[in-house]
Amino acid sequence: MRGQALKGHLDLLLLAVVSDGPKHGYAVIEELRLRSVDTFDLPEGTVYPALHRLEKAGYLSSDWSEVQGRRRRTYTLTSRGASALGEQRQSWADFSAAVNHVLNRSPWPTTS
Amino acid sequence: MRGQALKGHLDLLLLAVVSDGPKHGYAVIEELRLRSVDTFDLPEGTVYPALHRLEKAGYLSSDWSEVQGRRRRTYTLTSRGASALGEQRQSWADFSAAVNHVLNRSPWPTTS
DNA sequence: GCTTGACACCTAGCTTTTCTAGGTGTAGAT
DNA sequence: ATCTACACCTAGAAAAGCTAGGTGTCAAGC
Repeated sequence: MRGQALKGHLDLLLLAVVSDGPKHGYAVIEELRLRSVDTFDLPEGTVYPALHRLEKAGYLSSDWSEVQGRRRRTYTLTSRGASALGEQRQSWADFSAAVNHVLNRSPWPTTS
Repeated sequence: MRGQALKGHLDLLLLAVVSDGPKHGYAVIEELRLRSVDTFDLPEGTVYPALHRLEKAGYLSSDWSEVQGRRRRTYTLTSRGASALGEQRQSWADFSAAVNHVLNRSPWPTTS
């Protein structure tokens, strides 16, 4: 049971999921679990505050609605959020490439 | 530049570098910078405490020596460290695959 | 002689992120 | 009635990494 090492990359994941269409928090958690094949099964206490943080940062906006007696807060990616997502995708690509270089002992860019 | 998102993956990087042969702290920092092509240019305040932590955890052992008037603490991977490295390599593989699945909208393992 | 920069180590405390551990409430099934 | 899934929330703990200092050696340049 392990999945608590997403440190620093949570924002990227959340923005990516919401970028495919507005979603409410609970749905974001489900989608993340589905797409990662259970690797990312995040507690609500992780996701809700993170969504609040992203909204505060201007990357997401939210609207309340009521569906079958349950209130939902649905998040939508803003344009600022879209550009942040682009940057963070690039950061992830750079970061993961660098880790792989370290693990594979090759300090050169993979030209392949 | 920027590359401060190695959160949670620092141990893996340090163990990997030391696994190629005993190294002292300063050399670890240099090696990491070289292999990552400057992506990981870590401050001493990050690396030294992390090495201490890894030694305390039994993953590294250290010996003091003196080279040209300068004292060095040289770290060696222990057998426990070697197995931890193996596990963390696997964790990294799983983690990065999961992130890529989320980013690429495919919840299935990349068979290609 | 003095200063600067690379080498080589260290720690205290700040900040941020993530998780734990609770809480509220609705709807539907047993 | 109770349980599970749905759907939201927050306070506080824990941990990681960074900032910003500190000590000391050696070699080069002024």
